[in-house]
Amino acid sequence: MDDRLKRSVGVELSLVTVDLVILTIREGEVTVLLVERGAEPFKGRAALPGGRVRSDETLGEGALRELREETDIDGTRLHLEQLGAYGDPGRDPRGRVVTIAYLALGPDLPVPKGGTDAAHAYWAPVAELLASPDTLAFDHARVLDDALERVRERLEYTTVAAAFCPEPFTLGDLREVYEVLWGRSLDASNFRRKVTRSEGFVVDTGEQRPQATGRPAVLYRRGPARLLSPPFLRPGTV
Amino acid sequence: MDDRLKRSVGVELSLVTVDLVILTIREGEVTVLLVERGAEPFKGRAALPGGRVRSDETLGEGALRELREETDIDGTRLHLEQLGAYGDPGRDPRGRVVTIAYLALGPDLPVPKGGTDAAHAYWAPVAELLASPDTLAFDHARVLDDALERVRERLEYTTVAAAFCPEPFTLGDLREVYEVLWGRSLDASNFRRKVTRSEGFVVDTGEQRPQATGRPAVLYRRGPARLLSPPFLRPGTV
DNA sequence: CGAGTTAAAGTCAATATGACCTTTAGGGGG
DNA sequence: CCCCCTAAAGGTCATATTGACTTTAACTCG
Repeated sequence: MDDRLKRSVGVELSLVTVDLVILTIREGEVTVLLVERGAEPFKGRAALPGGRVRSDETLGEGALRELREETDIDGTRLHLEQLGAYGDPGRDPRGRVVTIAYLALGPDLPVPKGGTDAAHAYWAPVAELLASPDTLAFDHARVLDDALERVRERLEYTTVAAAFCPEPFTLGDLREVYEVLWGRSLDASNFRRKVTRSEGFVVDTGEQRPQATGRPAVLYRRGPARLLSPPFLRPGTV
Repeated sequence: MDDRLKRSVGVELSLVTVDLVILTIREGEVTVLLVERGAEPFKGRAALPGGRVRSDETLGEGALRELREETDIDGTRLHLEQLGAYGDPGRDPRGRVVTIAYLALGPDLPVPKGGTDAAHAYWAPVAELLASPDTLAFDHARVLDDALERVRERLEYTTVAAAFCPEPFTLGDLREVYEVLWGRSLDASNFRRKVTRSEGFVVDTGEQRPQATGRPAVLYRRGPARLLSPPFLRPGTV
């Protein structure tokens, strides 16, 4: 840091971190990647992966670096967006720490392992975490809650649901993303109509995937469209 | 700041500020409240009002405090929401400074004046600022750009447009908010239908306001609804 | 082959939208 | 006082979208 900065502001400095809410869907549940904290405060507790931002990187770069270091995930293939800043005094017992939360969405990823920092990373179902918020360190339960609501909204207005599906995927796979995140079942026929008539949402590969039972499903890839217009509103919001 | 924090993190500390994008509509133009910077860096340049976050306040409280100190505006009656964090290295020549930008929306407010910090605050049309982005200090042109896009989107999905209108207001007043921010004219009749049939968007006061010319307009107040469902999509987005 | 299952496709009424037209209620000028 | 202008308010209609529902297709298993 520039010396002038330190002189000019005295003690009014803060620790700035990035935290990641990495969501995926596993076995019909929304799951988030957590790490077991190896240091105080909250040593041994579950927390969102994250860490200090370095002075020579952007916030987004810091998020990608922490993603790699703490979870051994290559974030370039994930959907990554800034969720917001959390800086309530008292959210960290060490003093003022402002964290910039990032939201990362991806298909069911290999559970990270190995001798790195990522050794203590694991997937946890969000439903249980939100039911007992004190499980998580800091204000991470609130961050997770905000992230979940953000994702649910994103499904309405964007095509980001496809980011949860390994390609190629069926429309049933895609529908499950909506159903799991919105917590309600959707009419398969209307869902199909909506998705296939939204230009650029999905692209037909021409291939099929045999199902365990029933008619084979056509396989799709993600299309170029990122916005969904008109949006696909959650039933019951009205 | 806690001594432990200072020891534990060494020099990896940042200055954290809040900046405010305060938007209103004046004479058919979107305008933003700017201040002339009184100190380096960018001394004398136009900038968004803002300043350091204190260690004993939340980010939102800091935003409200800066609003009061720098512009003498009582923010409790404004719509205030967090826009996002900006922390690119190099955005401040002093070193790493992370700013949390807040978006504030309100009716045409009295131009702040007097002997306070607010003496150098003034309204500026955003169109010109975005046309020559170097007018603004730091990365404030980008923040302003993001804020404007956020507002345009908010108009689609929320009832926040009413926050721009001093109460009571006419549907013509409200329509002007949309027209100015979206940069296009709307069909008055369809607009009326959409707003009046959206439950809780506006409430009829029973009063009327004579127009300069034409039939008097019914006066409304803001209703309790905050979300607009179904949304009011910008024409041409499709 | 027939039952069971899921994908895919079609039907239809209700709702929302965009474009456009008509009526209403004022003001100002002649 | 009457006519014209203006903007608000209200109505019409074709089209698009949605939700609920039915029908057909394609496969597996027994």
